Amino acid sequence: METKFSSKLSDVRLHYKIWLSDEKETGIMGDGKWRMLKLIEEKGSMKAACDELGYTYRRTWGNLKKIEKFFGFPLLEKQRGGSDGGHTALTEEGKRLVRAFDAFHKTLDHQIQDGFDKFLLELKK
Amino acid sequence: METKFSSKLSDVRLHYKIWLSDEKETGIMGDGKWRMLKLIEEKGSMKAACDELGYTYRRTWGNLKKIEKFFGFPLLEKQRGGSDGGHTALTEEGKRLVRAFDAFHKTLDHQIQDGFDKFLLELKK
DNA sequence: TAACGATATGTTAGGTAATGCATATCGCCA
DNA sequence: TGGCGATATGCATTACCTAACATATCGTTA
Repeated sequence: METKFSSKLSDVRLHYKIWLSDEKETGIMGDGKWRMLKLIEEKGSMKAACDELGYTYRRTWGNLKKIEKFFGFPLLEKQRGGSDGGHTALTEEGKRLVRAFDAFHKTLDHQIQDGFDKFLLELKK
Repeated sequence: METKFSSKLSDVRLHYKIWLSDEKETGIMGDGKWRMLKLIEEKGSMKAACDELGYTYRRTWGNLKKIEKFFGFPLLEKQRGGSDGGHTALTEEGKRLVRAFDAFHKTLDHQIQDGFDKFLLELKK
């Protein structure tokens, strides 16, 4: 059936974000840092990852420091100097965190898409 | 099993947000406006709803105007003057939108909680 | 018709976050 | 041993979002 919503909903998009906080509601890690960690793992370089995501190095550096401060142990193994100037890799814990977030997102992506489809259908009927 | 994460995760909380945008990624409506519309429906007053949620009237007024601008038809029926100073109700479309969001959230709340539980388990094992 | 309370809307100040700039350090390699 | 490229970090500036302030308008009721 046609409703007033019908014509408007064709290019409406859904977005979502999940993030972890501590008990004081201070953000620890969300989608942005998750993507950043993933890309650092892939590229082996913080700078390369920043360039690709369009974040400034300065900002990213501060953000990642916050996560490590919360957890109290390093998620990154950073190396300065060398022929390539330096590189950054994930520690075992860093990789574990990224993988857990990956799995979470993978499931959620489907569920949210389903929910969104139903939402649109509901408005159109 | 114990991992480095175990002790840190006891008071980690998960938050999430969903929102709609147009094709230019301009936000249309998210959880904040959804809650506001719900409360306006319940209270019959924009001011009362703002007071309860702790938002300023000014901000809310601007936000709701944006949604209506996008959809191109009113979600609110506003009345100025009268013994009570005025009141605000939802149109049929407003109610429909709120109900669809309600249903979406209800399903999602459970799914996200499930996903989060698995996420924590994954980090601890 | 004066008062009241809610809606309507412009304007401005203030606080937080992102950006940009600057500089220091590090360790391989030519 | 000097240069290069990436990590490390302080600091000033900007940009944006929100709060706060200030009125104006409206229609019923006393």
